[in-house]
This record gives sequence, structure tokens and C-alpha cells, in this order.
Amino acid sequence: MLNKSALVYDDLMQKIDQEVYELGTYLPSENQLCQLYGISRETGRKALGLLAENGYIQKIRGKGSLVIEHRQYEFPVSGIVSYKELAQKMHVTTENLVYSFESPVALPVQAFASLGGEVKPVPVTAIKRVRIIDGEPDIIDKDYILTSVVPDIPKRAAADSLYAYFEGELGLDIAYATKEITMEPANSEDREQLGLDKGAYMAVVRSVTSLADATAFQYTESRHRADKFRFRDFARRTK
Amino acid sequence: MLNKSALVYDDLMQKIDQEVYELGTYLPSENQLCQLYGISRETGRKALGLLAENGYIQKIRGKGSLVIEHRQYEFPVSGIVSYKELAQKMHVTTENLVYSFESPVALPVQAFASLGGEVKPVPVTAIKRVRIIDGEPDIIDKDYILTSVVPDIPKRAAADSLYAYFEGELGLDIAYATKEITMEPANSEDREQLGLDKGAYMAVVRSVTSLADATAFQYTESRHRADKFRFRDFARRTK
DNA sequence: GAGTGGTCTAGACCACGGT
DNA sequence: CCGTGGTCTAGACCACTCA
Repeated sequence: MLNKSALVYDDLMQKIDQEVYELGTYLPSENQLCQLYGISRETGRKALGLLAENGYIQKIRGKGSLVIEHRQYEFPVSGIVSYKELAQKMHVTTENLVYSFESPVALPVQAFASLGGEVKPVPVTAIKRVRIIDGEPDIIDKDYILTSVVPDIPKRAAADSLYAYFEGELGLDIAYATKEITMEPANSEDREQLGLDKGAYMAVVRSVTSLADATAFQYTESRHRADKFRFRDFARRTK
Repeated sequence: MLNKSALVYDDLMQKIDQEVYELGTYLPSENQLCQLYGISRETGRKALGLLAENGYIQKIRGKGSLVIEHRQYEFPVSGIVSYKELAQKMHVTTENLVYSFESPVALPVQAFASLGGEVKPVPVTAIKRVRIIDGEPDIIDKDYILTSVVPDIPKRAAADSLYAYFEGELGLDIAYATKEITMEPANSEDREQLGLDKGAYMAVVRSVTSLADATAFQYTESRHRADKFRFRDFARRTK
């Protein structure tokens, strides 16, 4: 059982996706939503605020909540979504080849260093995977997961979805991530795994993922073929 | 005069930046904020919600609002911020060379096409600029602004800051933008303006900016030297 | 003037953490 | 047990749009 506001959010979002509420039209007014769902106005406003934040609607004072053009998820990432979730939404055939699995191994991962402290080796599970999209290897993912948070990772979880394992089976509450995108020349491992020529470029996404209790527990380096990389974002201006 | 919640947000944000509230410590509890600022709880919660959304704090039930590591703005963009605003925050010496200015000119800009309609030429002001950072030309910005929204743009506004002109002088209410990042080979214009060799790669950020009334009025293509490009993002997991 | 969204309030009940 | 944040409510007042 979710929140009322989350239920309203989901319902409105689905109806926008299914064009029950069409692009360029207005959602029911806030007072109408109160009656439609049997909720108070602030509860409805919370749902509308989320829709606005995620680019579904633009709220216009005196008029209403206008449905605006909404970009669906695109490869590889927007927000914080697992690879498997994305592949399902995109209806893409995808394979997931684990080519290296070490656990436990002590590695000096900068992302896990205490503030201002030394970068000391910490016990992690290190997983390297190649993502094969429509038959073509496009992405290398290197994951480093703290064994102090996740002591053991079954091989099948790595081959399927780490997020599904963390959240579904372990009940971890994944809360937020910081991400950094840069462009770098392909290294020999990139070229070997993805079959690239010398001089090829990669889009590299490095991210640190944290739990609801603010524990940083996963560091990921995701290396994409430059010609297949696309990142889409919706942002609101803050004043 | 801003909102109460915005005032509280700004105050807390500044105190976090100035380490009045240090990393790894907790903000005053919600009830304490009520007394500190003379506000109701929901008003304080709105401010805290914004801080959480922007990566300043992590709210932990039963404990409080924990100050977490917060990435300052980084070049070129995170969220929707003007180039000049960024340069000021980064304390970087920056120049802004307008090398092409055409107004009005009729161009077929896809971003302004009506839904499902033809891409017809529309009257825009077309501005091309080179951003020179610490003495080195790193970025080409190509802006196309609808003349139906902004009839006239003074040259000095292009040389200074378009956002400052739109918002400060025209009173436009810039609300949101969609952005797309890709990697592409440098074209001859890139190589000429930035002094690059053949075979160089560019990070290309294409964005459409809209006003509070949902009018898309500006299309920007921002082309960055690959080796200078960095994009940072903070994202929360949505369930 | 009627309807819309924007903000704020005072209070209620719940779930979780730590003592 | 008490303090924390999470959710929801009913009502108030304001600013804006449009007929």
C-alpha cells in the first residue's frame, strides 16, 4: 500500500502516457482532483509537484496543469534507474555478459574514502560486465560493492540485475546517486571487449550510489561507445 | 520578498555552504526549525525537501536531516544555469566572443516545430559564440531565439549574458529545459573556432528552453572540447 | 466575479531510532 | 518512552486568468 499522493501520481502519469490526458491539454483542476480521488488539496498538489518535477506537466497559475512533451527514458541513464529497468522500458533485446567476478577483493576505491582521509583498500565485490544491445556490445560496466553492506552476491544476480537483488532480495533502500559524465579515449580493455579501433572515444559515467541512511555502498564506472551514447535530462530553473 | 520556505531554504543552504552546519552532522529538527524561523512545520518541510532534492541533505526518519557531500556546480552544466552564472561560481576568468549575429533570419529549427507538424522556417535571432576559459577557446554556443518572443536582442546582451537580458530586462520567466548530450566528431567549424585537429571529438549539448507558460522559445547547441567536458548530476531514486 | 494555482497554518496520526 | 521525520487534512488568504 503506497501513499495516497503516490497513487495519484502513478495514476495521472499512466493516463498521460496512455494519452487519456493528451499533450497540450490540462489535467483536472486541483479542486477536481480532490473530489476525483477523495483527497485533500495539498495531497493532490504533492502529486502534481512530482509530475512537474519530472517533466510531465507545467503548472500555470490561473489556468491549470498543462501536459507537456515528455521524453521517455533513453539509454543509458536519466535519473537513477537500473540497466534492466531501462532495457524493459525501451523494449530492447539485451544481454548481460559477466566477464570478471572477484569477491572479496581489497581495492582502493576513492569513492569510499572517508572525508579528507587516505584512500585505503576496502573489501569489495568487483564485477565487470559487457552490455550487449541488439546483438552488439556497447557498454562496459564495472561495479564495486562494499562487502560490509552486501557480504555476498550470487553470480546469477550479477547476470540478471544487481538492483533487483539489492532491493528485492536484500531489502536495501537505495536513495540517491551522484554521477559524472566525461569523454575519454578508449583503453585496451574497452577496445578488446567492444571490438573498437585505436583512436575510438568513450563516454564514461562514474557514479556513487547511496542508501537511505546515506551509506555510499556502490561505485560504478560505465563505459559507453561514443557513437551509441545519449543522455537526456529535464531540468527546472531554480531562482 | 520571497516565500518563507524559500527564505528558509536559502538560509540553510548558505549555512551548509559556509559549514555552519558541517558535513556529517544534522540540521535542527523540523520542530526546532518551526521555532527558529517562526514557521509551520509543513513550510519548513518544503525547504528541507528542496535541500534533499538538490543533494544537500539526506532525511533519515527517526534521526534527522543529515548534511551530505554536495558537489558544487561544475562546468558546463548541471540543472539549468546560465554560462555567466556558472563562471562566477567557479571563479574562472572567461571571455565571450560573438562571431556571428543574424537577426531576424528564417531558419527551420526542429525544436520549434508544432507537434507532428512540418519543420517550417521560423524567424529567429541566431547567435554564435565562442567561450574562452582561462585564455583557451573551449566551447561553441549556437543560440536560436524566437523573435516572436524576443523581438530584438542588443549585441551587448549577447556579449554579456542572454539569460540576464531575458530575465532581468525583459522579465521573462524561464521555467525549464530539456537537454540531450551526445558525442560527435568535430566539424570544420569546431576545428576552426577551437583550433582542433582532424579526428577530434566533441561533447554536444542540445537543449530547448521554455517559459513558465510552456512556450519553447530558445534552442541551443553547445559544443564542447571533449577533453574539457564534464557533466555532474545528483539524482534520487524514484519508486 | 468565478476559477485556477501558490503559500501557509495548526493539528492529527503514523513509522522509525535510540534510550 | 520520547523525539525524529512521513503523511494527510481542512481551511485560510493571495495572485493570476479569463469571460
